[in-house]
Amino acid sequence: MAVTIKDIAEIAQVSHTTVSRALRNHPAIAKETAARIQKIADELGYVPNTVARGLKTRSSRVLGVIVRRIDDPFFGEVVDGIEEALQAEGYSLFLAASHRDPEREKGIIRAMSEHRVDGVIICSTQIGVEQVAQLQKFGVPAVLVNNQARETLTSSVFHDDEHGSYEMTRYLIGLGHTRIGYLGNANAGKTNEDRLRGYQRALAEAGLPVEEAFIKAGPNGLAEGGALAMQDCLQLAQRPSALLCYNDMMAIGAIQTLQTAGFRVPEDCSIAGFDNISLSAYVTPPLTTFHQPKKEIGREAAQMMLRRLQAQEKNAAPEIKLLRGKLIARASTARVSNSN
Amino acid sequence: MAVTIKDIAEIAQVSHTTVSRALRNHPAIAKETAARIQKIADELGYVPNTVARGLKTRSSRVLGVIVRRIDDPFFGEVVDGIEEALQAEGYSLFLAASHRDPEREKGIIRAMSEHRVDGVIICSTQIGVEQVAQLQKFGVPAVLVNNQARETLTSSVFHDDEHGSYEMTRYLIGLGHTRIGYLGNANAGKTNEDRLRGYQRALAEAGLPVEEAFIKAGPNGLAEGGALAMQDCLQLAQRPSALLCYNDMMAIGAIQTLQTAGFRVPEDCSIAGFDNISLSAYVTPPLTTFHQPKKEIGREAAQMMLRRLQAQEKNAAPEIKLLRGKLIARASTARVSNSN
DNA sequence: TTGTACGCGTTATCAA
DNA sequence: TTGATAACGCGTACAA
Repeated sequence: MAVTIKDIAEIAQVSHTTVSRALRNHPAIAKETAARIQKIADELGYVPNTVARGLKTRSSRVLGVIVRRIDDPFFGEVVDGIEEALQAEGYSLFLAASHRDPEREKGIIRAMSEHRVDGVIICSTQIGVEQVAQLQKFGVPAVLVNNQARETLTSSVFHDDEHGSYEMTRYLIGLGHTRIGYLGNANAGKTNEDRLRGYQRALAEAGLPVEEAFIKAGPNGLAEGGALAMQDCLQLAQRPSALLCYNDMMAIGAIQTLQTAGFRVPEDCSIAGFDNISLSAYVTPPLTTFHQPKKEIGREAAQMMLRRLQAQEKNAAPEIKLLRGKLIARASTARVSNSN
Repeated sequence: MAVTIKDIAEIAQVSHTTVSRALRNHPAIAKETAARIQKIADELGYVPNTVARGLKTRSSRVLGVIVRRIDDPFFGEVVDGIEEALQAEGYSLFLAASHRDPEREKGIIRAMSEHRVDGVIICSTQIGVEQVAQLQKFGVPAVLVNNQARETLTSSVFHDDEHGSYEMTRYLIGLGHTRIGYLGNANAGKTNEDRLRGYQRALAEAGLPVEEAFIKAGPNGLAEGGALAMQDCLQLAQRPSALLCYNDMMAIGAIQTLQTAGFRVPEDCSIAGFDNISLSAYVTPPLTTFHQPKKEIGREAAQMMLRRLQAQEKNAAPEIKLLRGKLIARASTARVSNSN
């Protein structure tokens, strides 16, 4: 049976109230009393019961984090950043995977509410809106990361996707490409739109036409989705000489499809990814991509949540933070060749 | 303020005891009373407080999971399996990353003890032994996954690494290779030893000599470690025609080094990885590797823990489970060629 | 079938 | 500077 402050109180011949105070450095406790109690606590191997404390203080010092999958190459790093920031502040982390299943999401929100988490960080869900409402009804603050919904009614952290694809498109233009395509993800919402917009803006600014035929979309953001979109692309009579992909996995799928069809990357077609997942440096050819500062995004989300918890005013205006990444040039893109 | 069973009791004109029972389908409650109370609870949006419940029942229905890094390609999948099994049983999951820092590990163990988790699953640490002792002192059961320590004093789940590398080596022998090397990881303990042993056993059984010169080791299990070990290998006058690597990341590093040095994989040298991390299918050439059933390992660890929690006898003998994976043949290995 | 009274381990209020 | 007492929300032995 675990040691409690009452056990310590008995040995120290004081009240358990005094023990409670001594262990938390309450100012109104004599130094020597505190030291004596502290010593006894150490000897007994006392470990405070945060469950009981939470019941009284109405704060658990636990934050919930919801992701789609735990082994997601993107959000894995984000969660790493979250965890780092929370651990530094003495918070613990409940992690749960929704697997894009609304029922499961509900169950998770429910479980987290029952455990009285102090807040929830939701990483990229479509249906975040509804869940956030559920949480708000219960007074649990939420912070969203790269949320797909169009409206933004809660504190959120986003990567500046439009800026990213704008920069990437300019880079490809700088390499002499004029026929540049975009391989999107039909299953993503806001993110895909933002990336498409940045691409279009860069083309327009450079005086290049936005060819509708060069804008394709795969059914998902996996290698498979990239492969399908690429197959679509190969049907074109006049093909683009460079392609900007929704993300790295799609770029990898696109490259495989190209190579299988007998094309060389980047000689016959330049391919650019997005996100800079760690895998992207190890494929052949290594992927040119746009680095999202994933750990930083996670840290920022965690800190935003902690700030919210500090602020007493419950209904502060939602805070929105936009972070920018940087372009990483590798070998999957090259200057346009004559044959192109 | 959250709704409590007392609020419900007042409205339903019963005692909070009755509410408590009604909400948990206690047999000794009249059906209609239960239904009435349930309805009120729903209308009020009652969410039980598991913190208070845990204080009374001395069980939190929360399990702790410790990994080195959250975005680890291997343990990410293991945790996915753990989470799936726990979610199904209504358990929640505390996740923390140790980053191989003993101080941090201590802090994590401490935090988990304070939160009164029902058990802890530790994924691959060197110093697990000490932490397990700390937990046991506190009566918190632990389950280890692919633990690196040699002694096994707690319930553990392992992948049968010796079997894996034995199978892989036999596969290479079957392709006609006779000069087969092993690129190990000097930083791993038991796992590296087991894989080395399987390799040696397969060679011995086939009547092939175990050349000490063909056994190299990198300083870590990353691409960098594989690259360094490979550089070492390239110095040899007589080189192996096939290499078994400690894991996939080292194999990738080895391949890059070979390719940079002007060798072709698999024509000039076959390379085999281990683990089958998702990345391994996307590199060029796609990696022949040994698949560890990562999700299954996670599920098994979770279920083992749940069984332990069910069993009332605290000091049951530690349970040990060995899971086997399967060989995945891809394009990084080939039949030995004449020039070799 | 339902209710009373108490305890889980901690913090907070008030009084000494 | 310290202590007695109540409270947090829930579960349960015992009584009715």
